[in-house]
Amino acid sequence: MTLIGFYDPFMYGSGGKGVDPERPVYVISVAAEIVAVHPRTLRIYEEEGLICPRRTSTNIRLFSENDLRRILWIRHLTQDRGINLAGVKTLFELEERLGTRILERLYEESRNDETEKRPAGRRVAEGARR
Amino acid sequence: MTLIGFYDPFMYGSGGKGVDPERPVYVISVAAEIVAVHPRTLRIYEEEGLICPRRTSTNIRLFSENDLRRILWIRHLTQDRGINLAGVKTLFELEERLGTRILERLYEESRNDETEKRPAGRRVAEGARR
DNA sequence: GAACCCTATCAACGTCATTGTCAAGATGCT
DNA sequence: AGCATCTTGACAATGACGTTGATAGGGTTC
Repeated sequence: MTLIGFYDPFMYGSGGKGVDPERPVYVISVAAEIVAVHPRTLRIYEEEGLICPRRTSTNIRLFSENDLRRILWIRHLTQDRGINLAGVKTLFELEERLGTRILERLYEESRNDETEKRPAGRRVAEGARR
Repeated sequence: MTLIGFYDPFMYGSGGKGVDPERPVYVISVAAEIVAVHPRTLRIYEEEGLICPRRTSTNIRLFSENDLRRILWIRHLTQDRGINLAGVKTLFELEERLGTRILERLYEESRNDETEKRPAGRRVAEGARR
């Protein structure tokens, strides 16, 4: 289930230690499994312009660690905060315009709210699990 | 249809010229008509914590000019940008936290996009008009 | 007393988010 | 070659969301 060849051993230890978080590594099935989301969902995120995974010369998506991080942000904003994709996109744009790490501030807030009161009363679709 | 008494003549010209934008003036039916929204919608906005109109001693909502301005912001973000109420709430919170006029920047952007490309692909409910 | 406000509830209607499938074709690995 | 996975595109099911609308019972304003 892995298309093992995509796991490039040279990725590790080539720079002495660290792994380049921008390096495109994960095929969509792997990425989807890591972030616990359906591959279809990741394709939608890309259609909406929320993520932009690189492609191989043969047009296959490859996700980097930063891509995964971004996906997890999307999941947090949509699932935990009930924000829809248009709102997420706006927040991303805003963060880029301002050059500030807005999102982290939001995350800290929601971490501090351990009293677990609903963020905006209503929630976004978290059904559709079958 | 007006509950005319709520229109306080003393509001005008009491300070020499300007009208206090914070002064609670409009009853919900009037406010709703001004911003072209159903009263039910305004009550929902209040339930969601997006607006906070003052109340008379007898518990009747009174909206100020600033309240109306805020409502128009909500309408812009939801109708033109497709952001849901949770997203709007987050943006408001963020603006308050940062002390910056984020929203105006967004509005300028959308004004500059005269090419009329859809903000996030999909749109929020703009149906339900009957 | 007529017209409006309050809260609360129920509902219709269309859109949104997510998951899922199916098709037909290209790619990667063994 | 053959199998698994990828690609795009379409279609659908499910539940939640946004908005408008109606109704009921009770208070407020004039």
